Amino acid sequence: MTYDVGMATETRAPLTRERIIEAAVALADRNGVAGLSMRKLGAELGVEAMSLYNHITDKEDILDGMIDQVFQSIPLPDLELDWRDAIRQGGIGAVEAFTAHPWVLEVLGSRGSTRPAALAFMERALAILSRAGFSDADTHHAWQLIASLTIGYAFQQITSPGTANFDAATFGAWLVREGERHPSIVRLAPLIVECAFDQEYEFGLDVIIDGLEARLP
Amino acid sequence: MTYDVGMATETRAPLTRERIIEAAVALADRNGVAGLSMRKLGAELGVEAMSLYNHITDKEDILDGMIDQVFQSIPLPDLELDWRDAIRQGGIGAVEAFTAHPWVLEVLGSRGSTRPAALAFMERALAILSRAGFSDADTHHAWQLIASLTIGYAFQQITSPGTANFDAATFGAWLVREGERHPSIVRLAPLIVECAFDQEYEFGLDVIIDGLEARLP
DNA sequence: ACCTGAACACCGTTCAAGT
DNA sequence: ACCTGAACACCGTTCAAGT
Repeated sequence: MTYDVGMATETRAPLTRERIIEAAVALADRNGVAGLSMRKLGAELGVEAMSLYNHITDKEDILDGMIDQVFQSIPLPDLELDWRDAIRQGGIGAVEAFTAHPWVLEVLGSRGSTRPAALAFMERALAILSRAGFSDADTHHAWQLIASLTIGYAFQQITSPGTANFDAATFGAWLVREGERHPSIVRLAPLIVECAFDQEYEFGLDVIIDGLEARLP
Repeated sequence: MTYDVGMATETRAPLTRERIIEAAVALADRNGVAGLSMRKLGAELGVEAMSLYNHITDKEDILDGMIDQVFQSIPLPDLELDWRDAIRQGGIGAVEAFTAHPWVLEVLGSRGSTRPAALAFMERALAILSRAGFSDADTHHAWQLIASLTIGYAFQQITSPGTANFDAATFGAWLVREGERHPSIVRLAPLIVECAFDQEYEFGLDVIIDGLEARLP
């Protein structure tokens, strides 16, 4: 949709809402949302912070756009697929998007999203469940359950050992001081540290899918 | 643990780490974490912002303390209970704490917690599952599953319609514009808006507990 | 030992002024 | 129409100075 004359576009492409949001996502991926400021974002785009306000209304507007872009990046599962496969595909795509952009749940937690991409994703999930034969009430239960599981696993993953959000020093000190009184954590520590979240998610999703299937008429 | 002479303690009790964190929780409950600043927190305690640094090291230190206080407020389920009841009790307590302090997941999402109360809660959950007869590997799977579900439901609840995080105006405008193309959302809207999250959580938890039980030796 | 005022390097945002 | 510099009201944090 953008014209590209094929030269020198990297030095000064025209500023647009889209370019601003793309740059904001890239900056947040690198530095976290806490490191995303209007001034830094401007610098990233070769412009003063104040110029951004010609294309967006607010920093909040940027955050909403960033969330929407992440949801847009999740492939919508095919309606023709078996519902179990479709749900698995959608869920795995969502977890991938949420963990690829570890700031997104943090931002979502303080704003939610009523933007088009998030709602389109929800629409697809509800449609898949309805077509599978669930009643409206059960479709709603199933959506809440699957969405919660998906958000929860992604949340666990972005704060797990090995990520920037995990404070290994504090945990190590605690382990030395309190290990004796917390034998289960000590015993399971290797499993916790080497947790393969993708497999955990699929394990959990299968438990849920089996449980839901039993409710189909 | 604190002496109380029974008079005038409300005007100028001695500043302590504990009092600072309590005031910070109260302030965040009222205004969200975004509205929690060192200057406002000082004012709340009748003191300049800089005085706080005599008792805490950082704003981050305060945030860690706040998270820990929320986890401390969750009753640890009794080890002697049937494991299903114990898990239900712990999970429901966690959801209550996370929704009573809607900022806590937001903060947790950017920091995790390796503090005593969160770890003590995890220890109890692992111990309950181990005593129920799960192998170490299954105890770990079950923990990840239950913790994810719990965090996810609380997350959904704090961003649901009717909360401060839900942008009803944007949603309404979208509905008018896009409703036609999103029939499932339109049809299920009443269920979504009037969602009873407590019941949803217990529904989901039961699906999971049943699924896990089938794996017991 | 604890509190404070002034200061520093940052924020988001407005607005008049430039082109 | 878009960009900018200066300014405003905020941030977290440091540090020398007070008691």
